[in-house]
Amino acid sequence: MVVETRLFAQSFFSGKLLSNQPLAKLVRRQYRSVHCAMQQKKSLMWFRKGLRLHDNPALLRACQGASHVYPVFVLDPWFLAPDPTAPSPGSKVAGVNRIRFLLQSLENLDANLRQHGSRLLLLHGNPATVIPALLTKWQINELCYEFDTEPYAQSRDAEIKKLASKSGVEVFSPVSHTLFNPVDTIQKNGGTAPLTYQAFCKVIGTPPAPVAAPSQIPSPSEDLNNVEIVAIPTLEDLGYINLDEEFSPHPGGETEALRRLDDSLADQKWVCDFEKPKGDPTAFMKPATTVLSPYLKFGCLSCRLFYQRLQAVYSQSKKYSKPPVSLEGQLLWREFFYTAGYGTQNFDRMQGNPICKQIPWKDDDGLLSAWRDGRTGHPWIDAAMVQLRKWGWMHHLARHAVACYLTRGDLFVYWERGRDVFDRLLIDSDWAINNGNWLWLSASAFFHQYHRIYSPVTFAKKYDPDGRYVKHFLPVLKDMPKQYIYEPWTAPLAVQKKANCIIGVDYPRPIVDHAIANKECRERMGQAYALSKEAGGHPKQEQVDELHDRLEAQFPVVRPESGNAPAPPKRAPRKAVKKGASSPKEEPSGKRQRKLTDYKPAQAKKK
DNA sequence: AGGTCCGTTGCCAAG
DNA sequence: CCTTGGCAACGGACC
Repeated sequence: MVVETRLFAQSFFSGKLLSNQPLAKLVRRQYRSVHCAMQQKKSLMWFRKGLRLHDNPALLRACQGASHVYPVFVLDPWFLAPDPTAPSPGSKVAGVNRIRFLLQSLENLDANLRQHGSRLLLLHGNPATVIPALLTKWQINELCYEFDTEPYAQSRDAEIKKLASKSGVEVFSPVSHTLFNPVDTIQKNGGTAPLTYQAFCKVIGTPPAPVAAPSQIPSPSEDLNNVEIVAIPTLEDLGYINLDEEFSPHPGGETEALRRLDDSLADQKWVCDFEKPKGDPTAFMKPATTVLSPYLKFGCLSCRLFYQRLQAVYSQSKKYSKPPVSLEGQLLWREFFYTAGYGTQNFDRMQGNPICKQIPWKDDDGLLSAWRDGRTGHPWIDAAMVQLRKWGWMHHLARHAVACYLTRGDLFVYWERGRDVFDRLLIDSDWAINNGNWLWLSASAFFHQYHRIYSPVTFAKKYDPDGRYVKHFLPVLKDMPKQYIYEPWTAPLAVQKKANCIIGVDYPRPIVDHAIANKECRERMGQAYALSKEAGGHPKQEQVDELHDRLEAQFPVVRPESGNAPAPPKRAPRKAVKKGASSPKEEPSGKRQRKLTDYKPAQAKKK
């Protein structure tokens, strides 16, 4: 009784609650929560990310004082259903590797729950309708789930929270996917997300320690009130058949995550010497990084545990690398992008994004699909894209190289198109980090030195002069002599014949001449930046469109008539709104310039 | 205001 | 093999 009065008094004097809610409702809610605490609550632990038992504050809370805990995951067909029109196996939004990673993670979560006498309850459907229905069916008192900052999750969770609260269900959604709460960081920084890493590091402080795993997990009731629970499907169950491609060598799950963490941290010298930019992007049998990113993305591994274990290793050593290049620095980059993503309007778009440079990119499906499908004719770029499709993973610097190539380096295609490809195919694709890095690489935000362009020829050669990486992922080039491996179009025809790889037949000619293309890209970037400056940082859409037309006239694109050239481009949608001010068919006045895409490289380079 | 320094990961030639 | 400096030259932070 004393407790009840105190709770009531608290609510009574916190004016905000009282002003919006009828008194009777308030009393009822307070009564119910006290009543339940005495009777032992029933909690629903809703898993989305955070697919783990360790350092899971939502799960811990769900177990505290509960008679029954219902661990639920909702399988959404939107994520899982095969899309036959997609360019590679998978659903509309996720490649088959990421789907597999999720299924493996769920299997492992179920197994780990079973070790505690519980189990994972799997349901089909849209969480927005499934979860509220379960609250009623199972007479749930408390709904627990991990806080998620993505816009899609934010709106979904807000809706469900509203429904839950309306029916008197307590909602507990702690921050445990990130080291820091982006809300706090933004507040500490004066209301906006820090735009430089240094500024970010100045405000964050020290992250909280992980919480303990629950000592016991009360099992769900035997009687599920006719709710249909489904078994964890296999890929075949979902309709993915005849998958004969090379698979991701990185299996999902908390157990594998913790094993990998132990593995990575066991080599103390490696951990203390780690400097991200020095890694070898062509190392694929033994990657140059931890490959813990997919486990962090799905929450099979807690970033707070990773951070704590990392500090333990550092404390054993007199000297160790520091952010931004160290392993700790990598965890902080993750936080940096989560904060920027949470604090920036339209973070995943160019238009309406206040931190994004407005650049007249091309909306060219031909160039995009050549890049996506690994037929640009630049073996390093194509091999990396094949690794992405087959494994769902590539080294950070390989991502840089292909992202630079698609956008400001060579093809000048919209970064959002490349972002979509990564988002679908990477097993670690993460909304904030993926968008943040595409903004970075396209020199749209955070990074602006657009003259620094990765060479599709020399960059990988530094690490892998023999072209082992290229030959593995592009077997068509496996017999190409190494001196031509990054530029096979320069091999004499006799050499091509001997290698069973005729350029233009068995493997494409390059779709652009890098030397010409990157010069043109820099010119385009320069004009876009100049326009931005002129317009006080925020040029109008019409001005950007106008610049687009001007640049298209300055650098007309003429397609080769035959060969492996990509399909002709579709007009950019935004051009449709424009009334025909300039015709794309018109040849520009003056002398005909050498074109970006009608490049015919020399057949032989004598050595 | 304007100058200076710096920024996770460029390229190339020279030493 | 490695490192170093020239190249060309951006925005943002800070004084």
